[in-house]
Amino acid sequence: MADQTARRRRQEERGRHILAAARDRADAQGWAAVTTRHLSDAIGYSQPVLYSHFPGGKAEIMLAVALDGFVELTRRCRAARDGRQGRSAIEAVAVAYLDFGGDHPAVYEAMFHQPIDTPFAHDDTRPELRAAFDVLAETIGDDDGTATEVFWSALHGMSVLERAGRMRPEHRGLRVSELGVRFGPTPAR
Amino acid sequence: MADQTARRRRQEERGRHILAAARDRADAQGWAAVTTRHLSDAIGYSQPVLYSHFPGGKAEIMLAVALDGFVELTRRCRAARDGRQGRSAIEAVAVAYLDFGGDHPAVYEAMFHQPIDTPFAHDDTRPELRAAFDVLAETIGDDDGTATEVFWSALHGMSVLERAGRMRPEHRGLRVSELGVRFGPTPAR
DNA sequence: GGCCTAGCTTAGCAGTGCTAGGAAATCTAG
DNA sequence: CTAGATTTCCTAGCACTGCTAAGCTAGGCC
Repeated sequence: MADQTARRRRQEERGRHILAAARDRADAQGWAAVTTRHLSDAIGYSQPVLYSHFPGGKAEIMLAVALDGFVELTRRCRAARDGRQGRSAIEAVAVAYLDFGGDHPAVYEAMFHQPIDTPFAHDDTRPELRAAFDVLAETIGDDDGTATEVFWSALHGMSVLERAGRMRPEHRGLRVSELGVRFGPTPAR
Repeated sequence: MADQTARRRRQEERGRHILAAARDRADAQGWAAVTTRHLSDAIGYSQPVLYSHFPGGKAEIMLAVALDGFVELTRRCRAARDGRQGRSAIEAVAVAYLDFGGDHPAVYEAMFHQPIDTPFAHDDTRPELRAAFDVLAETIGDDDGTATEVFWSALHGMSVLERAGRMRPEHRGLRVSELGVRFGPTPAR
């Protein structure tokens, strides 16, 4: 009985180990460098063990990394917004969002390159995604969802294009305040 | 002499053949389905022939497809904007941009997933990219480049997220007019 | 004729994700 | 403590990938 739970715990531990190894390697060298052989080496077991944890193979591992990523992204954005309002909140969230993409490029890639069904602004969306969407919606004070979709688009596009070397790095600050202006409350009304 | 040019022409013809085969297959089944074996089958030659045209292999082929894509995207956006101004122009360009991504998902992916050095708003950028950037800058009446970078970010993010199934498809029109509002000239001033 | 140079193909390498089959370790009884 | 059952794991290998070295074969040139 006690062994049962101990075994289960070790299994879960190993599952997390796999995900951590995949995430770290991917962030450092890209997803192409994350091979089943390397991954199994990293955890000290042979390849088939990976499939007992993630029957879907590499794709399922990437998906799991992606979902964890949404949780972390949400946490960071929420913390950044804490206590702020209006443009200040928008800019803080934007910076937090972009920083996350910079810190974990491969995790970010998995989060959006993977098809994870359902739109963000939907009722039956994975809770991890829904939570992330809600933070953005609250930040720009949108209850319909359309403005949030556009805001998210801008953030996502900027994140990707920054890392693809398509944006001028030294203009990051200008872009962020531009976001604050375009999506913030109109000052005179 | 005549043979020389005739041979050269056939070579170029075959090069275009390769690119067309790669583009079509990729748009239909994704880049993973574009293998050197299939590609060489499609053009009726063996694999090494591909490398005489594109020494860089698959990566160089994707890059060539991407650059062609920028030309086509620019053409479409310019045509859409033709004769329009302000919000109307922005919305028309946005629709053209998003439609391009929908029509050629894999080409679009190659255009942005590939690292093609240099930012858009730079002097020594590949002319294909620079031209595309300029169309967007003109559309929103930006001469600094920052607003254009943000506008492009929004378009790019929206394009990607639409195809990843993260945006509500039926709200496409709303998102486009939202773009017009956020990036258009302020009506009252 | 003999030679040389393109243009092309065959065959193969090292690496990928993934899996069938059997070995080994562990648990469950008698 | 032993014997059987079950879980856990590894070895070996498949089909596929991008890519390349080596050689074959046709054409032009002396």
